[in-house]
Amino acid sequence: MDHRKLAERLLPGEYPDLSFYEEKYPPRALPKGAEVTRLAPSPTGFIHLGNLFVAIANERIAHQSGGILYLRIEDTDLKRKVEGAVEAVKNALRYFDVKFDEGAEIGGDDTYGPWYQRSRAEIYRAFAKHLVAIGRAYPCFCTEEELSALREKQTANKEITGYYGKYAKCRDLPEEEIYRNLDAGKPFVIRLRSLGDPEKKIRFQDEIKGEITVTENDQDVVILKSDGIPTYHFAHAIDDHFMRTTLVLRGEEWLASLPIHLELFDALGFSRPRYGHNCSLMKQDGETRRKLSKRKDPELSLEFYRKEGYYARAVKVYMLTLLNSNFEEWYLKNPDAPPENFKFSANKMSKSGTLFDLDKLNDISKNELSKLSAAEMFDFLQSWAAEYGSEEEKSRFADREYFLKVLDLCMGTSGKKRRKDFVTASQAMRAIAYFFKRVPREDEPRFDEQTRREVFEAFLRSYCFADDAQVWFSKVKEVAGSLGFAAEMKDYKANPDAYRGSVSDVAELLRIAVTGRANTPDLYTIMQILGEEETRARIEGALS
RNA sequence: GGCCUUGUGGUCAAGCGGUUAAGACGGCGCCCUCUCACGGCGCAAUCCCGGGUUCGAUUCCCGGCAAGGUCACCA
Repeated sequence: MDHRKLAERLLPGEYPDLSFYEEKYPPRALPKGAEVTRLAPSPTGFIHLGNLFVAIANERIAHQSGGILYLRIEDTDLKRKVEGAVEAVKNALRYFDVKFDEGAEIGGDDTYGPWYQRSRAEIYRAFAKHLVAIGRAYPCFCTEEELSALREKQTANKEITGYYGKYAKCRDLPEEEIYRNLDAGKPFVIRLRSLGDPEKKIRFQDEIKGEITVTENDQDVVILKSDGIPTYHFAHAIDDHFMRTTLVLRGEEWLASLPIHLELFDALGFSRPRYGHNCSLMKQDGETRRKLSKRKDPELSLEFYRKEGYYARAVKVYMLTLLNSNFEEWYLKNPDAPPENFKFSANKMSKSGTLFDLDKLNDISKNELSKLSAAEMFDFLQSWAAEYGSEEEKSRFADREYFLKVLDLCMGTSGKKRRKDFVTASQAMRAIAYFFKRVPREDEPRFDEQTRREVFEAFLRSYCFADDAQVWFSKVKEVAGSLGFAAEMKDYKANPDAYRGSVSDVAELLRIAVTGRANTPDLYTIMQILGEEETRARIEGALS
């Protein structure tokens, strides 16, 4: 069999000598230890938390080592292509602080491009041709029907499915038959001629999982599809070699095809990159858990977090705590340090699937937001509202001074103790709504109409806007005392039956009248912010 | 089913031959307190199972079991 002749027939035309590519994409001039990592999504435009999870790990490893993170688009399957997807992915990741140095639509150094696999057809074909020419690849004329029939037969016989060994029908087709098929214009794919033995185990050092055992590949996998476009596996080997990736950090779902990739790198004569396979983010699904999926979990799309108004840094911090087991402890000790200062390491990444925990994210969000100044919070809320807020919410930002007073109170920015009332932008906007409009009562008063009337009238009689907090509160106590409520909590606790209630009950009635809720920050300050007129109006309104 | 990976409280997890088995989230209780939030204190709750090895196994070995991943001209 003349392999060179076959190669020429299969992939006719002049292709550059292979050394041309080695020179065109030389090893990167980077300091020792610098890692080149990448993100290689297919352009569906849909990106969820699981993608962000790996993205952050890749970003940290590249940038903390003084290396490069690039974005490659795996658009070899046109069925998956969605318009505007690359922009969407880029924007979503940028919001969460994942910045690329090079890649599709990034505008960095283009030496190692093009970044869309469809634009790299020539390179793949040159190497496919080479593999055919050296006898490591061959054309396969099997139809989809034949292949699925084969699969069914194998399944029925409880054999391993696939195109391998004795089942690789086209592997050793007589030369005349190959050319007869070609002459007849039969469509074909190009398959790798695997030399692997599935009985042989390979020990492999995974950057995350440590030492793992894999079986040699013996599948004659398709490397070039009938339309001349490479499969993922083939494109991966060529791209990660020529883009000079040092560490392929990807989801665990790729572990099963690692043997294929290993054989491909070897067949092509490329040195292998290091690999790290990280566990996927799981979701509780009834009794069991499963990895996050695009189809089933739209609520875990990144868009969901932006809509809710999660603070980007909080999401990042949460991802980091899941990603590196010692991050949380470090962050607890260095609460004010930028998370980027943490020394991230691949081997500290979790080996088992992690359940996503919204409670934990919410807790981190509270803490992160409580670190902001009132002005920073204002900016954050405003930019969120601009995109996702209602008209009424957007209008609240007109009076900046007023808004800042509200935030100052609700965040405790001028007090000794910080409050942690805010979790997300949308929740914060709801929580402060009563400062901007009269809201429907959320909590029901626990005393009857008559009692409330007495309390409100007594309060209104003595209320004076100019009072300071202490005087204000002593007046509330007086109101309480005069109506049979205990003015001092201690008295009430000592003898609850002697009173109708306590000052706290009186305060609660006033609080509900003014804000619609039983729980708010300091009532005195709320009244000061609302102003005398509005305060009186609300209490009077509660009487009718 | 084959192959691979992983099994420490409800969740994320530290520990990897001898520990009262850290810590965080959540839950519960108490304190602080005009309510809430903050803060402080405390409680409940964990080493998948069975065999070895060992004076001693959560930790090492073997075997189960369970969960997850994967078996395409998708990535």
